[in-house]
Formats: sequence, C-alpha cells, structure tokens
Amino acid sequence: MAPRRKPPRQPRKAPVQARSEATWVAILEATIQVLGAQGFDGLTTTRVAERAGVSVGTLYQYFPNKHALVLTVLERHVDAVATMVEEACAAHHGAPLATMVSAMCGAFIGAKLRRRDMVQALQHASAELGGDEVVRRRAQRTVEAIVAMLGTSPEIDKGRVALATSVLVPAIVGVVDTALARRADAHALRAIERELTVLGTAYLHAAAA
Amino acid sequence: MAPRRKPPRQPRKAPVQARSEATWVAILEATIQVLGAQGFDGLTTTRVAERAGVSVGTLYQYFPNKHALVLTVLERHVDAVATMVEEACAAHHGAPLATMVSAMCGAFIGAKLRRRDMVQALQHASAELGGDEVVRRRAQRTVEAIVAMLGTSPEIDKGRVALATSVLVPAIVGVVDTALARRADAHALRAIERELTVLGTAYLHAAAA
DNA sequence: ACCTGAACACCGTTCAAGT
DNA sequence: ACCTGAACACCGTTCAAGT
Repeated sequence: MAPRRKPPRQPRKAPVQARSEATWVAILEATIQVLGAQGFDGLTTTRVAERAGVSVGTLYQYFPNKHALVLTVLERHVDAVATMVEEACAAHHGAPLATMVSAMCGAFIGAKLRRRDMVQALQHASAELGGDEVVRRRAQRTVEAIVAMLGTSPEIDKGRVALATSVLVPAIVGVVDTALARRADAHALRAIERELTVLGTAYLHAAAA
Repeated sequence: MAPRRKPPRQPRKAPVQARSEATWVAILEATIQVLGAQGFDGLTTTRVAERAGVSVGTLYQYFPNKHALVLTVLERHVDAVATMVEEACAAHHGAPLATMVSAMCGAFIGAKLRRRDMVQALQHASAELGGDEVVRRRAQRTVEAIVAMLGTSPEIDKGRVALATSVLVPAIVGVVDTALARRADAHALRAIERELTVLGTAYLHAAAA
C-alpha cells in the first residue's frame, strides 16, 4: 500500500515479444479474476502471479506496482464504456433532443450492465489513488462527443451546451453508479433510464431559456 | 488490509470512563490529522496511535480495525452534511419550488465546502469497504426530509415526488462531488449551484407532466 | 530477453504482562 | 479498568542468479 523505502521506478515498458505479450495479457486477466473472486482487499500480487502462472518477479517486470495492475484494468473498462457512449452520440446527430438524451443514457447503462461483474469489482478501486484521474481523462473525449451531438439540435441554446453537458454528465453518472452500487435490477434500471431522459431533456430545454 | 487468520472480534464497546472518552476522541482526531497530512495510503495504525499519544494496543481497544477508524470519521462527516441539508429543507416548507431546490443545493455545497479538507482526505476512503454503505444509510433520512419539503409544493405531482427525489439526490451529489474532486473554486461552485437549481427545478416540473 | 523465488522492510493485529 | 509493546503473520517489492 504505502510506498516503500526506495523511490518508485519507471513504469515497465510494454512487452516486445510474442511470449511476453501473452504474459502481459495473462497477468491482466488474472487480476480481473482475482478481483472478481476475492474482492479488492483480497487482491494480492502473489495471488495474481500464481493465477497467471508466473512468479511475482515477472509480474513486476510488466507492472510497476499493484496500483498499476488495477488501474490498467480500470482504464480498459472505462474506455469500453466511453467508446459505446460515443458511438451512440455519433449515431444520433440531428435526432430530436429527447431521443439524443435517451440514446446516450441507454448506451451508458447498457455498457455498464454488460460488464456488471467488472463494475462491481472495480467499485472500490475507482476511488483509489489515480482512479478518478483515469475516469476524468477518458471522460473528456466523451463529453466532446456529447457536445457535438447536442450541437446539432435546434432545441438548445448553443452558447450553453458546453456548460450544460459538463453538469449533465456527472449527474447521469452519479445516478447510474448509485443505482448499480445498490444492486438495482434490470427493471429498476430501465425506470431510471426513463427518469434520466426526462431529467436531461427538461434541463437542456430549460438551459435554453 | 486483508483479514488475518483469526475471525474479526466484536467491535469494541464505547468507553465508559472520562479518561477513556478522552482517549477515544484523541484517536479519532489523530486519524483526521494523519489522513489530512499523509493521505489514505499513509494512514498507519502505528502512526495514528503515536499521534494520539497512546500505544497501538490501546487503539485496538477502541476500534476493531483500521477500517473502523476511517469509517467513524466518515460517519461523523456525512452526518454533519446531512444534518445541514435537512435543516435547510425544514426551513423551506411552502417556498416556491426553485427556492427549495436552490436552498438544498446551497446547503449541500456549503456543508461540503466548510469541511473541504476532510472531503479531500475522505475522498479515497469513501469507496472502501462499507464506505458507501455509511453514506447510503444516512442519506435515507435526508431523502425523506427532501420529500417532505417538496410535498408542500403545489408545483409538483405528489405521486412522483419520491421517485424524482431518489433520482435527483444522486444527480446533485454526483455533480458536486465531481466538481470537488476537480478542485473547483468557490466561484465555479456557485455557477454549479445555479445550474443544479435550473436542473432540479426543470426536472421536478417535468416530472409533474 | 525473460523468468525465478528467497530476502527485506514494512504493516495490521494480538495478547501476556503491567499499572 | 486501562494501557504497553514485543511478537506474529502477512504483503508489496527487489535483485542476484538462472534459462
């Protein structure tokens, strides 16, 4: 947990050979499995290495520390979710405002649901050092995709799209994440998706006034 | 971090004598100080005990483990914030809807700002085991206070107040927490408070339709 | 070029012994 | 009734030695 005596080393380079590429993947997959099975507190470098079929020393050739292990898993998951939302945005340029909002909420909820086990496993990790930084960095591009989509709607005041989006996104994320943390089922999530569509549409209309 | 061999013991009883009450407070205050100075990863039972002027053994007479230490601090902070929001709600029964929403957002942001250092220190801890459970439990009562306030408004459909509130609260929390995590200054937070008032009012009006 | 695993420096937690 | 601190079982991380 806390850094030890010596200053942290450079992050390991990405693997260059086929064998090591496979090792890298194996370690990441082992991380996901251990995370899912034992939870964040049960995540041990020894355990991950064991599950990946390598020694701890090898693990440390690919990842500078335990944090990096989890952060990489988080990074890939966040990227998957963000990409799906961005695709939904791209597909709804010029649509009615309510459809836009519904599409982006639906894509977000759908993406999270598809990987629900990982969402669960990463819940505790997200707030760890650097976790929200990872989310923040990737979210930026998604916000731009949403702004671009909303910009095609005649129902919104163009001058307020950026601000409104930067408020609406954390609002939606907050509602969905809270619901998932409470283990809401698919039915409840559909109701939430409808509410969020109402909320988003009403806010964006109001922001124009 | 991970539980050790033996099963966890009963949580220690609250102190019964004046001296031990003082010790209890000293340990909690030491936790806050270490958390603020060294961050969550630097939080060590030895360090906390040292700062509180007691031995580790004593610390474990008052708190069953390190988690409980942080959780207790979190619990008290969450309670302080919740109480302020509930007071704002009680004070605005019968007010215009926009005033209600503005009051509750203002109270929430104000409470968080007043203890900004603690918000910062607890950021990482909140997602740890049991962290969101603490928040959830206390939030329930606050939601009821908000529902009671909104129920006095003729501008909202009574049948939808409960659902709308349960969506609106995590939306507001999500937006404010994200802003605080990004170290938004007081000026930015005021802008966010205005946006949230627009968002909340528009949503509650729309929920009536 | 990649892997191993014993060794090191911690940390959380306990418990026999003290006052 | 409360406190101490050495002792124990772990865990993250490194590095000399292997293939």
